[in-house]
Amino acid sequence: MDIRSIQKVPIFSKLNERDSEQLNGIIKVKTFNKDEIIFFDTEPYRGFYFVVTGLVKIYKISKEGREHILHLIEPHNTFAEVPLFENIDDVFTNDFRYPANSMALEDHTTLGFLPAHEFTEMLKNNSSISLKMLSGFAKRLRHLSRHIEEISLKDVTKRVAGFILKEHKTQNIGTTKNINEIRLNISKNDLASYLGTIIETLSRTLKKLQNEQVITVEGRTIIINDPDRLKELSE
Amino acid sequence: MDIRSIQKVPIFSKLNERDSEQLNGIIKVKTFNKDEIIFFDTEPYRGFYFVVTGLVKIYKISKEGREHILHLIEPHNTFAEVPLFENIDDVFTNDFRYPANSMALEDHTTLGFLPAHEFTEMLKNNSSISLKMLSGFAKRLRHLSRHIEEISLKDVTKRVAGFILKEHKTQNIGTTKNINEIRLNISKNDLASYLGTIIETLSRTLKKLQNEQVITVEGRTIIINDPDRLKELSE
DNA sequence: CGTAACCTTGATTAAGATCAATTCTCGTGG
DNA sequence: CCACGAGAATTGATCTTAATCAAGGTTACG
Repeated sequence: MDIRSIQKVPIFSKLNERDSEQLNGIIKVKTFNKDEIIFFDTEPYRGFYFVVTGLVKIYKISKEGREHILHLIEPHNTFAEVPLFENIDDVFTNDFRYPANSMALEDHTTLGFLPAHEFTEMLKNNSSISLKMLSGFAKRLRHLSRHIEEISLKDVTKRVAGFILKEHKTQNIGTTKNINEIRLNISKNDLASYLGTIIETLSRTLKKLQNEQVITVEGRTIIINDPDRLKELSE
Repeated sequence: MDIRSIQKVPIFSKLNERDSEQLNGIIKVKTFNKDEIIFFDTEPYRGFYFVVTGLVKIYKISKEGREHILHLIEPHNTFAEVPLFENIDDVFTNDFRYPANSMALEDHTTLGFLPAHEFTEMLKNNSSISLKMLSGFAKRLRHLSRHIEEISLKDVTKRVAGFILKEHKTQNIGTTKNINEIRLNISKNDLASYLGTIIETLSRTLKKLQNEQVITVEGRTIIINDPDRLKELSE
């Protein structure tokens, strides 16, 4: 794997030449097409991943078959590292499983895979990695707390409005001119699942916002007509 | 503070004499009565806490005033450490806030408080602490994922059944004989808020389970009459 | 024994899920 | 270039769950 792809992963940034090379020796590259499963939550834990290109969803499924997306993982981010640390002594003795299911959402999704035991060995000599992982975990904890707040305290309209605003913010990072539109990189179905609802309800909610002239929906593009009102609606 | 209270906190266990003493010098003891606020989510971040005795809730409140409890923190556990690591370089420059609200649920709730900057200094010379914190964060991430799964994919009956079973399991750790009852250490109101519902709905749900002879509710004691059925109901 | 906090119960409402039927969109092959 | 078909999205009608509103009952504790 190109060493620059590794260095773009926050927890591996600023590693010295030697460590980067060692890491590169551990990493296995895996490629998935759209809708291919990366792991199930029933599988024994083998190691964690980072996204090089493409998009990955982490999700749970209820007995009745309803899906809820916990995370969408974009390039340079890791996933499934949590079990590594849950009970650091017996990851290997106990039959640890993956905490959720994982699926590629785009064709040619390329991942780096780090086997648990090799990586754990490397950690021992690299306390800088664990500090960066702490930072990564902290961000994720914050994200999950917000997520709970959203789905437990806000109705679907607020969640949709909030999502559009958040997405607008992140998509405009680095750009100077403020384009008032966002582009969804996931299907409406996946978006609904991420927002803790179903596609019909999402569709109706977008329609309602459109009727109120707050946004305009054109396929996977959403134009924000009235940012202030959208902010009000998201609370 | 009694040094043994410190050593019972997982992230501080197995520290040597010198480090424990140093830590003890940093810790400020604070005591709260029932319903007293420990911090609001609007407050600038100053540091984190651990519970010595008592009980603490971490919660969010919606604009409409509805509350949702994210965590209940029991003795020996830490809370509000997350912001320490979110952006490790600028905890102090940026105006970081506490991630949620926090309130004592019992009289004489005693907490240890660790100011952010003193603790961060100490971390630099103690990589063993950061590994233990990683483990603590991992557990909490797992907990929050489950929580999301619960409230987004399960109805109230399943959540209540699941809660009773989980509580029964944890309350029976260490005991040999298997007592078929649990004792709530929080009000029904708080339990409802923790389960993502309201007290009326919780009351009805417990009544329903009682009518079906699955449990018997006597104030804050719940007797499990039919564990198998309860498990079925929780899925 | 009085009162406040806590809890239960009932009636009603509202949000969103479910079920069902179209319609739209876009890639593929003729 | 068009027609077809499959998957994605929309729309409508109905149903279910749980929230809300309101009133009354229980418990604990000074």
